[in-house]
Amino acid sequence: MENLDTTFAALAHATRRSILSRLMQGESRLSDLAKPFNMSQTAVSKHVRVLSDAGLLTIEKRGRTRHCRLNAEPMKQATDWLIDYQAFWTQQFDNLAQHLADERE
Amino acid sequence: MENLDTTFAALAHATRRSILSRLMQGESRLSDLAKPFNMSQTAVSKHVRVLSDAGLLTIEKRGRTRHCRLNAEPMKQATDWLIDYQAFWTQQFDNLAQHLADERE
DNA sequence: TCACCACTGAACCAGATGGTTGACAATATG
DNA sequence: CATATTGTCAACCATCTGGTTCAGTGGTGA
Repeated sequence: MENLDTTFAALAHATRRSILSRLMQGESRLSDLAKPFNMSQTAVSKHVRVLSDAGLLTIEKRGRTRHCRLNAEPMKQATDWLIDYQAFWTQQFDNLAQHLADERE
Repeated sequence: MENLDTTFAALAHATRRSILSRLMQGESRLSDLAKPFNMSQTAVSKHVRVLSDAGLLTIEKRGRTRHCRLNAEPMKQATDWLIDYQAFWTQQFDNLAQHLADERE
């Protein structure tokens, strides 16, 4: 789908974020991806499906294995959306700085 | 809560993102927030609750009205997480550039 | 005081989510 | 061929989500 809803929803789960950061180090087979997690491979497969639907990774069928590769592009759109708020999360520091500056006078 | 799960989950809904961008223009009463949306005020109230639980806005009770104020700070953590992938979403352009460079030779 | 306004809470509902198990399909490998 | 590996699919389950309606609470203003 690759809209903001599905991107953010895909990122809203520690297991899936963990899968993505794993894929930063290079592509991985689905079975290898599943190993670190204390859940069935079917469950991991479902998470991978969610990430795939969100366009955050691509799956390549190779023999009997599936190879997953990171596709971070949708994250850019999510980041772009968030960046608009940058002024607001720095604001409180600015306010604090202003407050301290005022106090010194 | 203010962890990444709840932050991303809160952002994974167009109505809630819309509420947040509305609050960029300044604080707003809950009833005013609800007006643009084609749903009951109770529904909007629930969305505001989700945002409040995620720490993305604060609610101040003032007489019989509730006034919502943006608190973008949790977004910073979300952005920080996403920024790590910046190299990967530019990568495809780099690859393309490399491909074009290779072709010219 | 009385009526309205702003909002909350509870109950309900349909559908999504995150997990399980078990059966199956397809691809190696001995 | 026989068997193990890799993964999907279907069914099931509990819980969460996003919406509704209705009743109630408490503040405002005529």
